[in-house]
Formats: sequence, structure tokens, C-alpha cells
Amino acid sequence: MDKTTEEKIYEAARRIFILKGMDGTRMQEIADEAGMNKALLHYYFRSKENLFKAVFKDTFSKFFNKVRETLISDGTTSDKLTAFIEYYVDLIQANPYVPQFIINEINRDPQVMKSQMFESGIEPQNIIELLTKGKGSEKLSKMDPRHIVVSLLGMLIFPFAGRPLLQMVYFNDDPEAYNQFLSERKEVVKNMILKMIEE
Amino acid sequence: MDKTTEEKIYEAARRIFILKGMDGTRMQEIADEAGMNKALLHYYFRSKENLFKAVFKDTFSKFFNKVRETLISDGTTSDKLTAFIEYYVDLIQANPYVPQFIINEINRDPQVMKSQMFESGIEPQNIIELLTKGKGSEKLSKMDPRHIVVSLLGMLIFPFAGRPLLQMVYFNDDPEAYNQFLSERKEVVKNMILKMIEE
DNA sequence: GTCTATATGGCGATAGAC
DNA sequence: GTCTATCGCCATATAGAC
Repeated sequence: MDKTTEEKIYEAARRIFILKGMDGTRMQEIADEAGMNKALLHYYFRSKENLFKAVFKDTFSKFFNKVRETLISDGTTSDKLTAFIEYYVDLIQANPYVPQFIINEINRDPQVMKSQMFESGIEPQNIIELLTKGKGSEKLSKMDPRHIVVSLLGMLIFPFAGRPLLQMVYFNDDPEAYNQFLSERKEVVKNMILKMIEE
Repeated sequence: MDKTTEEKIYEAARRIFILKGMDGTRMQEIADEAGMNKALLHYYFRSKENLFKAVFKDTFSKFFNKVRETLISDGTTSDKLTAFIEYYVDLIQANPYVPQFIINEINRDPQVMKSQMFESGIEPQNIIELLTKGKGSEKLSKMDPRHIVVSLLGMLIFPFAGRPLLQMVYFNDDPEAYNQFLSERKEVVKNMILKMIEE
């Protein structure tokens, strides 16, 4: 436990913001989670909005860049997609509330994402070229690669975002049964997506 | 415009709550949207939570029952799924923020969903049987039907929930291009899901 | 039923002691 | 750097005139 006070605040804020969002989070709750006084949060980050933006920007770029990196890697279409599924399911499993957090906050205030992408120097147009060309690999399939990526992301994220509902309706609210379902998800989605891109 | 005051309040509340959620909504904003004084909201609904629950329960059961109805209909697997996609895309297109609203609020307070399902007399266990058996139709496919339904819902909902991000990254922030993408979605998902369940 | 005015509590933020 | 105490504001909710 040799973390600095600033790190403790940041990590507590990250946990609470990701769970409850900007609107649902109270500075007092972050202070409690960090085990210190509310005034210290303002001493280190000046405002709730500042603290939130620090959390959002880190969280967003981490998740976003992983999609990017995997899709520009070398290899066949199948290799790229299976590698992506492998990595991304693990990432979501370790951070199950992050995708929904990102989606919510972007809908609440799209400007935060846009300034973040600007600061990172990301060129939107490049993303499409990366998807269609790839470094020396064949095309992603005859389908519009954007439909493939959107379908894939939806299939991977929805079981986590919709967990309380799905667990209740399809698994009689049994958490263990739902964990089992989630652990099958990687192979199931791999098979589905490979069938989808077959000619 | 012969709506009652209560109806005007309810419809204004529905618009705002669905856009901004329980935490992000102010009673003043609902009053402005309804074109009347804030005190009237409390006169008719007593509290913000009451008003919210009225909106949530209606919205939830409408969307939920549509999944249910379509999946218990007669017909082959393909018929069921294509009918479902047809209907659900239109439903989301007319209410693009509703799925995300439902998911968010259920995560925020799962109890609201549970009491709602209890009041509606929905038996969770029945849902699974409906999926696997269906009224006189063959089985949904050799795959676990829950994986199919979860994938399908993810593929349909994600393009709407993630719109600001996806439109920015893959469509250079061009709304018209994204609308075009959404209008292709119905056929694309039909083709994908039918390939997925092929033997 | 509908309004204005106000009570009440909570939250973000700051002042100031240590 | 860290705490206690408090300010100022805003949000829900209510009181009371019309």
C-alpha cells in the first residue's frame, strides 16, 4: 500500500464513476471509497468534472486502442477476428462495466470523446482503410467490414451490459449459471463470426 | 391537443427520462417540456421516483413482451428470427434510446425490474421453454438458443446505443451516412443470423 | 387544478486550522 | 497535505393563494 494519495483518489473515482456514471456519482462516495476526506479530492483534482475527465479519457483510449491495434495486425481475416475475440472477451471480463460506461458517457456528452480523439491524433478516416486493407492481409470478407465489426462488438458487449436482465430471464437469476454462459461466449462467438464471413 | 394534464406530464417525462435517465433528469426540465409548472408534476405523481417508475414500467414491458411474443409464434426457426428482426429494428428505429435506457436503469436498480416482472406474472423458467420448444415448430437450431438470442439482441441494439462513437469513427461523423448504414442493418443481420444457425 | 413562493436537504466547492 | 466547518447553490418537495 505505497500508493500516493492522488493514485488512491483516482482509482477510487474510477471504480465509482464506471459503476454509476458521472450523474450517479457523489464526491462523498469517492472519498469514502478512497478512505479519506472529501476536501482532498478537490485539492488534487479541483473539480468533479476534472476528475471525471481524467478517468474517462484513460478508460476510453485503453478500450478504443485495443480494437484498433487488433484490427491492423497482420494475418488472415479469421486470425484477426479470433485474436480480437480472444483478447476482447478477457478485457471485458476484467472490466465488465467499462463498455456500458463509455457508451453512456459518450451519449451524455459527445464532446468529451471528440476532444479526446482530437488530442490523441486519431484520424477517423484511417480506421475504415485499416479495416478494409490491413497490412498485407486479404480483405476482411465481401461484407462491409463495418457491419462485421458492429455485429461483433454488439455480440461481445451485450451479455455484460444486459446481465441483470438476461440472468433473470434466461437463467432464473442464478449467477453461477450466467458465469458459465459467459465462459462459453468466447467459443460461441468465434464460431458464429466465422460462419458469418464464410463465402 | 385535447390531452389531459396528466398525459402531458407523462409524455414529457417519458421523453426526458429515456434520453437522460433517472439521475440525469431534472423535474424542472420535465415541467418545461410539458409547458407547465413544476408543482403540477408533484400534484399528479407525488414524487420523481413515482413518475419515473410509471415511465419505466410501461417502457420495459412493451419492449420485453415483444421479444416474448415473437419467439412464441408459430413457424420455422428462420421465420421466427426474420420476423423478429423485421419487427424489432422498426421498433428500435422508432425508439432509438429505449434499449439503452432499459439496460441502464436495470443496472442502476435491478429491483425495479424484478418487481415489474413479478407484477406482470412472468415466469422466467417459461421463457427458456418457449425458446427451445415453440408452438409446434422445430427446435431453434442445435445451438443453445440463449446464445442466439443474446447475439441477435446485441447485433440489433449496439448500432443504436453506440451511435455517437460508431458514427464518428467509421462514418466521419456524417449522420446521413450512418442512417444509410442503419437502414442496411435489417437485411445484413438477417443474412448473418441465418448463416449462424445453418447446420 | 394551477400557479408563486418557500421550506428542506444534499451536493460541489472553498476557507482556514493544524 | 489533510482535516473540520461552512458557504452557496440547486433539486425535490410542499404550502398556500387564486
